[in-house]
Amino acid sequence: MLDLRYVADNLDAVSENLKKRGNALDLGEAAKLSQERRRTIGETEALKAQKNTVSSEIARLKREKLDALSLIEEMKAVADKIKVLDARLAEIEEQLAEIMYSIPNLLDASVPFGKDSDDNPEVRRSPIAPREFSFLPEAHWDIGERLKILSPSEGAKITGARFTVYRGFGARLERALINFMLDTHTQNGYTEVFPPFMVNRDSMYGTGQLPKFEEDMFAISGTDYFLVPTAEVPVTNLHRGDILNEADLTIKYCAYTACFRAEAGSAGRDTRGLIRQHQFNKVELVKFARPEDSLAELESLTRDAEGILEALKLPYRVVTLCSGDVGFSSAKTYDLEVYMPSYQRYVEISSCSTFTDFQARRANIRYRDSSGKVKLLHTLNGSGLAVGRTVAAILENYQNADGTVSVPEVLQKYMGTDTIR
RNA sequence: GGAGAGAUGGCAGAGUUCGGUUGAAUGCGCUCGACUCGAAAUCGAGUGAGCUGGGGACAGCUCCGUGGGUUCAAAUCCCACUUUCUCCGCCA
Repeated sequence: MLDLRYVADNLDAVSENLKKRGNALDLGEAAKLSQERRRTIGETEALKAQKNTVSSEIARLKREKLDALSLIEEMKAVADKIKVLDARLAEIEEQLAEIMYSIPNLLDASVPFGKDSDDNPEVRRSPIAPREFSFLPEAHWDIGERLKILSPSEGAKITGARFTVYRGFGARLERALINFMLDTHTQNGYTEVFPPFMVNRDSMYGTGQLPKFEEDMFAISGTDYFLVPTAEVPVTNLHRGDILNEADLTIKYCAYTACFRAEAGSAGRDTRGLIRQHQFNKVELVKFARPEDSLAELESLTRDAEGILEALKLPYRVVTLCSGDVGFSSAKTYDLEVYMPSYQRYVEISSCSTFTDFQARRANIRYRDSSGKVKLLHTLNGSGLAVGRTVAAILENYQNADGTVSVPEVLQKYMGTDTIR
């Protein structure tokens, strides 16, 4: 959520910035409501001040056993007026909230202009280039079925489409990656967190999944809980409502969770393999930073995520999301894309963003600076990494002519083998 | 799932019986100052957040788990919910 005051005072600059995302928004209504809100607050507060003064006068009269009846009668009318104005104010604030919740974050000045993912400029590439195969490489879904380590049909049988059962070394590889990633990140100063896989509505609002993206979420019927679409939600909300100490910033967390996404609107896309599942595993990095550190922290967070791909010796590249491709809550995003031979292109495996104070304002996450002032902080997060896609990338990039798959060196101790056959 | 007891400021903890001078006693913590060569102890002063108005000093409003209600007036009364603890039941 943006700062209402800032929006109302800088209508042109804000709509100019939002226009780069490709969706024109009319902020006039918000500005109008904001004015009406302030005016109504002024009116009610004057009445409330009067009521408070007279009420203590009534208290005094009562104590002195004097007659207060006429004042009480008078205040009845004032109380009624206040009730009406308060109801009107609640109405205004509800409308205002609806508008404010629907406005995306302002883009950082460094975000390049562009229409969609085709316009995302490349920042850098891994030292390792995509491999030249001396044989016809298989897609990971074919490798998975042939080696009997991935079973989409069993997933479909016990649950449905876009669910996969991992078996044997497939299951072991998934687990090895989770452990390897967490081990690496904790060594880099991230505190490991293992949160619930379900969160309440307030948490979903806090990080911006609600109210706009409810149809992408799985809700638990009979409760007001949602399955987490990413660990970002529970981990960021760890500090919802908190005032943190500046000395404790930057706070760095890493967390493994399963992630659940309805993938509404993705029918027909990536139907084979592990790329787009309703349930997948992910290790997430989350930071709480001072505003002045946020861009630098985004760089280091991106590097930390890249470290996993580097250690796994996978070919990848980093792109900056252009203005038309940046997510709703983000001010700036780097995507890490791993080369996927089956797609013959780079495929997103991590998304690293700074949300500036957008989530912090919604979730009310603040810190006290050295002068004692309370300020909103900045939240950041990035995948480090999406585990299922990493399995897919390893299977495809490490496949051998004889049909086996080599195990990346750093994973061998976790796997207990150097080859999946 | 059943019964009972709680939820108050950074923490501990009064106040809730009998609604009014309580944004909230007291203690601890923290900040600044005094004392000291320095520190501890001691003494003094200060120490929540948000919103509205104002250039500012400041003034007003709101907040005692959350949301409603009663009342001129609610931390205090009523209702619902959430959550913590204790006991019972059930259970990996």
